[in-house]
Amino acid sequence: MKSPFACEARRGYVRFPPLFSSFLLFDTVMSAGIVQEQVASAITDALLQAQERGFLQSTHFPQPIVDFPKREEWGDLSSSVAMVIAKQEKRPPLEVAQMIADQLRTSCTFLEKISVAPPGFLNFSLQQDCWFPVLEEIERTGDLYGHSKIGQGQRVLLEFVSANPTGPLHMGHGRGAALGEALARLLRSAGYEVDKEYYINDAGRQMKLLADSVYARYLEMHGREYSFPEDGYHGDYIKALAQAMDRVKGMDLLALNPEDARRECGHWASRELVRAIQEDLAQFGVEFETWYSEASLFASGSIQAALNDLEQRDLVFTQDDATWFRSSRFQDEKDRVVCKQDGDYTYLASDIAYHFDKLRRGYGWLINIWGADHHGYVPRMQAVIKAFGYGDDCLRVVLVQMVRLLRGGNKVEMSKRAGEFITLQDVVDEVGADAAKFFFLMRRSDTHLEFDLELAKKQSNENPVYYVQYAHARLASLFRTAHERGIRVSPVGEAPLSALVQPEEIRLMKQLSGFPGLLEASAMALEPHRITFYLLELAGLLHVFYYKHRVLPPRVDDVKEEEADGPDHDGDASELVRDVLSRELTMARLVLLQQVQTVIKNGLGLLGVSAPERM
RNA sequence: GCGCCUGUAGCUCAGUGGAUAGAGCACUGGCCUCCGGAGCCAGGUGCCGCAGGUUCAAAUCCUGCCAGGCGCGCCA
Repeated sequence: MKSPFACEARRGYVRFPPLFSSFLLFDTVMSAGIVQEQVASAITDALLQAQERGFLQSTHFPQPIVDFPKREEWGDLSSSVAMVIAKQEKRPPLEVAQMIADQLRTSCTFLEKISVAPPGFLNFSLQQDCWFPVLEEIERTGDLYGHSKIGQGQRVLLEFVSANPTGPLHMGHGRGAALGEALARLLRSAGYEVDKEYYINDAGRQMKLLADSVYARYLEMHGREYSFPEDGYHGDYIKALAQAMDRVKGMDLLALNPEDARRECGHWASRELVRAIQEDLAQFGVEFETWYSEASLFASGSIQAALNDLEQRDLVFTQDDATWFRSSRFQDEKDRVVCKQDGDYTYLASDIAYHFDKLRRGYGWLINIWGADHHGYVPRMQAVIKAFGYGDDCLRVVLVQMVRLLRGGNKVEMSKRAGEFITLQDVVDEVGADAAKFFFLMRRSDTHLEFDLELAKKQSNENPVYYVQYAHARLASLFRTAHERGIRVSPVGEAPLSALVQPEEIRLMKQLSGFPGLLEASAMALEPHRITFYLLELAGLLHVFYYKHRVLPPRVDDVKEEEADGPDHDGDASELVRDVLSRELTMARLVLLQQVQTVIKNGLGLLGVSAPERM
């Protein structure tokens, strides 16, 4: 197989000529697949040559952006570079584009057609074999196709879910969990070293309420007088906890004084609930490296230590019998209390100590995933980071909006007060972890999400999860059949790829080539939902291809039947199978589809969704 | 009152400086002798909430307004 840049592809990322690399490397986050990079590199060469010949005045050029054009008839790839540099050249964009096109025509051989379109686009048609290195790249890198090193091994602490251990996880937590898991995988794929952490809010008022609630139920069980706390937790799980406690402790608690008994109940309940949360998350396919206890911050004196640190720099002061953090020095709208008049710390005090600890553990980048109702808290937290001497880009807070649960288009009413709500576990039981995750990741995190249980369960093409998973299973089935018939899938390098000329085949290769760029962009934007959209597109392209073209030759029996039927029976159905299915074509298509399957699998893997061999 | 988020096709949502703004669903009608029909094809919709501004270029950036959601605690 011959290809204009097969050898670069084998080395991995295309290198720029050393001569030019010095100015190409700043302000660039090199993205995109090898084909886009190749074209970008050719444009850069052309710009420099044009400059040498006096056609361009500029001494510095931006990294040319090479994209897929919105319409296929405009070409395979396009660039807006002429419009970008038109200003510094003080010439009309069309003229600059024309000049670059002329230069490229003389210097670049693999661009089949270069055209210029208003207001200044450069459009390129590539020789079909330009896409073949993509297939080699996928085969060579396998599970790692699309991964990059832009993170340069930087350590990231990704904190998410972090629900109070006062009850089971609900849908909102599920969305956060799916997002966090996907982000961790995505950032790892981009070369970051990510740790996932769950911050257990096992201190403070909520825990006290939990303890009181369980204790009240315990007393109730034993027919004692009890007072259920105002704002206490009413769910049935509280009674279940009291009963479980009773099974272990029996009447023991009745002998204790109420204060100790309450404390005992609180410890017991929070431990049990944390364990239940861990189980729910494990079943959902979300695991954490660390479970960090808020209470441990109190026990170790970390809170006082962190506040002392700030106080030494006059960032903490006392007023009206309370202790304050000078967050207004760091663009927060006012100062905030960290220690109340009654001597208790506020939750901000714990968060100060917690985030101080995160930074001291050597993480260069902190990401917190929070419910959107906490957005007012963000400036305060940024102030904390800045107070410890770090830049505000050091902490990124991703806000997750609410989930509206539907069943067949009708809203599912939930009342937390009455203890009637659908938990994450309920949803996972009903629709499965894969569907739940995929649905959570189908929308940008800062928009409301409608989650229809009926749709998520449906085994039809209306259900996006199945649409993508089916594509993978369908290919798996194809390879099984090929194997049964003794048809081997050859390595890419040995396949007759030049047989791939159909538009549906080229489209697949183009889509595959865009995967690395997609991953980098999604990672930098912290937006895994882009991957779901990409996968839906890729699956769609596959299904179209698969409907229109055959891969394996008909069985011998079928051929005989066809011959028996005579040549004139094929009317309109013939266009579906009219390719002359040579041995080469079968081989080439198998190789192509193998890479499609790899990318679907990789993409689903980043979402934490399985890629089934059978469905 | 102040702040943040959202406003794009009937519905749910992509698109966040580039060309004629897209997809799925819903609706209608087609397509299985054949590698998985859990699939495919064909039909048409938009003052991109409104009004200004910046730009060669705005759904995208800035300002103001309107609507919805959420915050604004010595609660978490």
